Amino acid sequence: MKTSIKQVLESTAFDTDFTVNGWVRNRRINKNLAFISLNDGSCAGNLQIVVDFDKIPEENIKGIGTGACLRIKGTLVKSVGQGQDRDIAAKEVHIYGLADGETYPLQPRKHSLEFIRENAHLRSRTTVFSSVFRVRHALAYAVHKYFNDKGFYYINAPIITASDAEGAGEMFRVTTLDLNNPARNKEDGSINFKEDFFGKSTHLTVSGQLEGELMALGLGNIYTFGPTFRAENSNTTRHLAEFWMIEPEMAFFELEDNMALAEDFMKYVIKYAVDNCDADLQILQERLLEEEKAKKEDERSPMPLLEKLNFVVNNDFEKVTYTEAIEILLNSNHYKKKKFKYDVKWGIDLQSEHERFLVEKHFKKPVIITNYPKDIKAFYMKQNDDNKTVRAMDVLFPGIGEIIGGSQREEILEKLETRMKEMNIPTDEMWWYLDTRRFGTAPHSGFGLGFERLVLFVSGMTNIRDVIPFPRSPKNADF
RNA sequence: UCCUUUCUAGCUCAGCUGGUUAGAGCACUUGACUGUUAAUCAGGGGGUCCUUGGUUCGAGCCCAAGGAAAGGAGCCA
Repeated sequence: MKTSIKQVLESTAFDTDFTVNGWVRNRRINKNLAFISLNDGSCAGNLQIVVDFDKIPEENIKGIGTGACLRIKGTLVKSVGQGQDRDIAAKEVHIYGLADGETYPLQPRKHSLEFIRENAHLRSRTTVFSSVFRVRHALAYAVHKYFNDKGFYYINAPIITASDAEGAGEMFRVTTLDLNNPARNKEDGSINFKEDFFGKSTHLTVSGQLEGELMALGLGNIYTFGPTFRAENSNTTRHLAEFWMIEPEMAFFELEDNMALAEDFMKYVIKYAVDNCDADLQILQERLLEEEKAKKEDERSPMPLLEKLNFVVNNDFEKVTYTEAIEILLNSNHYKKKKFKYDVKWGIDLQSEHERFLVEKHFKKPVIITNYPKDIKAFYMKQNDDNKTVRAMDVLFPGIGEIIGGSQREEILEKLETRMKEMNIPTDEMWWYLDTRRFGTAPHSGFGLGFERLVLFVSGMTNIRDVIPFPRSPKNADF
């Protein structure tokens, strides 16, 4: 087994020999000595290798620059220099591969995020992105651990679906038909999907929720954690065409239980990252501070990254109904001074500026808004007795906006069917979904969390394309 | 998709009112240097000025169309 640089940096076994592998982050060559900062991705820190030319000829490290991959055998010693407590005094340097400095894009200096994004295949070699991806891993692990420990079952919803009735957004078509010469219906010349692979029109999933409901109404508590796809032409720092969504679904859960779970869950996974990714979060906190220096003072975050994360973990989320939220907006000085671009009145869908005001200016903490007007929400949400609102909840986070959307589901067959007809959703195609209400229906609730938005919040990154290894967005499917 | 801004060396950027051979720092390369920390110092190589078309004696700079990127908005997770 190899020894990781993380193990060497944590070891107390001085004067013993180690063999480490890694990529050169930087190197400084003097007449008699060379210093190599080596990183293998096991942790944020670099290990300094000291090459003494009395012991290893200078020719042996010829051509080693940023990006080269090495295997080093050497002795762990206390560092004589200032910047670190330990070095490896090299006994043997093996070069796996050089990286030609004329053409290797990365340098031992600060690169713009934009530049690194355009070289996404090399992002894992950089300080900031390797930290982001270690944090991403920790969060994914925490998600599974949380649900497992609570007795939830992990369910894989299908990625290819025939259901196009969910209405969650534009979809990517899946087909094996020849695009240049597709099978057509004789009558009207339209595409004949009976000839397609599945014998019907299919798409990539936009949500695993409906399948999750089927599973929950039998298994009790389940969650999905998988890729979802939206063919929306969204060019923002918060949207991806391919993203990972976590969707728990619980039988015998009312909206209040759903809210409590969402809050507890968010606090748990954020705390897990804080407890397990300190070095990486320190790096990301520094990065964010650096980025915010360029901003105007009133646009900067009120607290540093780690303080913000601890604040979320240690404070209760604010809970208001949609109706109360509208009142708060209407009574705000911001509204009276006509600073909102979009008008506020009961019935509107809250705009980003409204959500930001509530979260960042008014409450200054995460907010859960409930009981939205039924006309701006999906067909499956449970209708309240007032006949105007549904048992929906959105969790809003500072800097991110909506991070979770969820609801109690309508479990009464007649009410659900009526609502589907009102919203032009074909009830016959959705017979399998309606069967859950037809046979042994039960109250149930669930929510969806965009995993990248969670990583965005915890890492303090500002563009969602920087928290997924290989981002898919309009005009971009490289790498 | 809409609005605003941007596109010059591998990277970050400068480039005057349209005028000779387009510059700097870093990176790379050669050399110097007794432990460096984005090492330092000295020399050298490196350009499809996003693309296409136009105006002009002359375009990196002006005009038009297109492309891409960033930020904001919409849609949402």
